[in-house]
Amino acid sequence: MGRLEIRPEEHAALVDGRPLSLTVRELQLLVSLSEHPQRIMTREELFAQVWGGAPRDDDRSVDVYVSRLRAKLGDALPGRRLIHTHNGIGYRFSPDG
Amino acid sequence: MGRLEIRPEEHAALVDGRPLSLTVRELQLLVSLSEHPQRIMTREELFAQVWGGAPRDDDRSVDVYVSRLRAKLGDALPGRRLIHTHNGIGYRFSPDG
DNA sequence: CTACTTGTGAAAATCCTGTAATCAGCAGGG
DNA sequence: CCCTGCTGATTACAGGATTTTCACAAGTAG
Repeated sequence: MGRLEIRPEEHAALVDGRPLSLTVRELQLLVSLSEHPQRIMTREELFAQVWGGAPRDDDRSVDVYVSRLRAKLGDALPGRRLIHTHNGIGYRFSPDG
Repeated sequence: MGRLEIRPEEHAALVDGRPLSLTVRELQLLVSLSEHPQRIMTREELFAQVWGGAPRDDDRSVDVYVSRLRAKLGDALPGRRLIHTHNGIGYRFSPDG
């Protein structure tokens, strides 16, 4: 998967062998996204997998953690956009930019 | 259906496995068209399926979204014309150019 | 106490939508 | 030919909706 490795069992995500310092939630979200590459996942799906249950109507947790994840991934892999927004639906993980 | 796959349940349209970034309306329109391949669909039919109800007399929403859809499909599949105009009637979706 | 994480609220930025306006092509009449 | 009227194609735009980002309070652990 290029320069990014995700090892859920080891609670780690590596870029060029160097571990990213992700929080538990951030890692859970990254794992959930990366388990379904190129597939558009709704907020509801992501919330269910990371937080469990259904989000409140106005819950923005997924968005906030996507933003935090992007910031850290962006630092480690400048110029690559791995998480794409699909307006009105959710997010999609794409291993190749 | 060649290189184009449409998966309404997943909110996605794929070209060679890569999702197009369509808006909700654009995807709805593409789904409506592709559900009746080779059949000429009137503006009224398309409007009813995508927007619901009947269009105003001078409504051009369908035309505008067909144009936007063509632009994005044209980027992803250069040289192919999937949506054909039938003057005075409506539009027709043809999976093979 | 300090450092860090988490979820929430809200402002800022961005994108989508529908309408109107403009542009282009074509056929018919003069 | 040239004009005119008709149809569709494309662009522009304003309002609204959605997403992104920041700040903060509360919680946890060392």
